[in-house]
Amino acid sequence: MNNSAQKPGLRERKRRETLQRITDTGLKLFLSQGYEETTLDAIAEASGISRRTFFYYFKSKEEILLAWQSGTGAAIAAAIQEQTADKAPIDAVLDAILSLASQFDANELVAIERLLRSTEELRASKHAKYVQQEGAVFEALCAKWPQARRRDSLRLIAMASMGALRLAVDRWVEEGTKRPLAKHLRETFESLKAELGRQS
Amino acid sequence: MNNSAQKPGLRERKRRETLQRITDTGLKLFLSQGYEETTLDAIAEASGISRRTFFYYFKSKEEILLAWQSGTGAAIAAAIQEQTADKAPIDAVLDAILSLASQFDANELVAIERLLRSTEELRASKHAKYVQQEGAVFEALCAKWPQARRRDSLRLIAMASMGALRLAVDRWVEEGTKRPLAKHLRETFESLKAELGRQS
DNA sequence: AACAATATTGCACTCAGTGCGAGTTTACAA
DNA sequence: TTGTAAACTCGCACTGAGTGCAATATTGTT
Repeated sequence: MNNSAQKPGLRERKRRETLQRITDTGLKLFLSQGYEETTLDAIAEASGISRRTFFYYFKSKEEILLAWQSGTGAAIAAAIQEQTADKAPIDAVLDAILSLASQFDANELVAIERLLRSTEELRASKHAKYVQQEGAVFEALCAKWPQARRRDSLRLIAMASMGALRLAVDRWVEEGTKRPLAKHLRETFESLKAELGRQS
Repeated sequence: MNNSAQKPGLRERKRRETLQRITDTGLKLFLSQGYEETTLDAIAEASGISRRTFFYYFKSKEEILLAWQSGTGAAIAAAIQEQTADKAPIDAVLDAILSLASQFDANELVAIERLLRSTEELRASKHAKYVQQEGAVFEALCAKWPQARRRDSLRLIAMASMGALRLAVDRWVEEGTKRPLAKHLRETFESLKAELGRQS
């Protein structure tokens, strides 16, 4: 019954607002007090909802942070689809990532990235996220190059690409985000391509 | 009285025994009841220790499982050091892994591997472990080939190797461990090398 | 207005993990 | 042998994440 075409819907609007309010205040509190030091009670209260309601929107505390980059895997996959098919897969991935990179707020991203390094639990979640994205990239590549003689090739490219992405973000954050992320991405992918085209 | 050369030590022996008893009974309970369904109280009681003492040996529940492959990162690094320097880095990593693979009990390994897939938390920890191992491999490679013109090359090899390891283990487990892990490792590394030597 | 679906909340509960402190066992040396 | 420091064990009380349940409120539909 509900046409997903056009319907702002009061309910849906409220939902998005609440969702946004939780992630906003959650991030703010994490940044000011630290992740583990911030309780769900504090987040719920600051968000104007009950503790119980929080779990209606998120299924865990760490999801607040992961939500910021929630659609990333699918977004990269979609961006890959939009790339022209004449370029090499590895370039398609890079260009797809670059096309998304501009949409993110750098300060926000680096803040989240730093939080994700603050505890073992969050670090682990971050890496799991990369693996999930690797899977999404791999499928997107398979969809775009279905005739690829060896899917292993695309699997490798997906792995290496996500590795490069991880490396680029790491360096970007460690360097204090002086140079733009896009620069790091280009550099890292450049040397990746150089190594890929070399005989070991 | 005690020779300073070798000291079994009653204390140290007890410690190892207790450690082993906890991991053994923990694994057994996880396998029979599931990871989340097994409480620390149950593990402690079955291990003949108090709940509080458990936390003297492990700092979290998941550490019981991670302990089984605790030294893996360092072990791979050490095995890389022992490889002859005439082979390519990627082959050194493969051979290092192969030299270790035989030391593990296949049934035990696959059981643990399956448990590590059973919950999101454990999956994340597993991936974090791979990243940690990647770092260890990278450092080992840097130590063995210090003159490498580009460290990026070794970084890539470390990333790709661990990716191949992950892939090989995945397929091995998914195939129901019919063929030996070494076979999968060789195959996966083989196609990895083939792709590395190809112009994208 | 009636009715269904979705959203909000409180309460009580389980369980992982920590801080503290007291008691026990082992190592080691006077 | 005895004393003692260090390592180990344990109980207790506590915090905080996450869940099940069931009651109430809000929104969408007819």
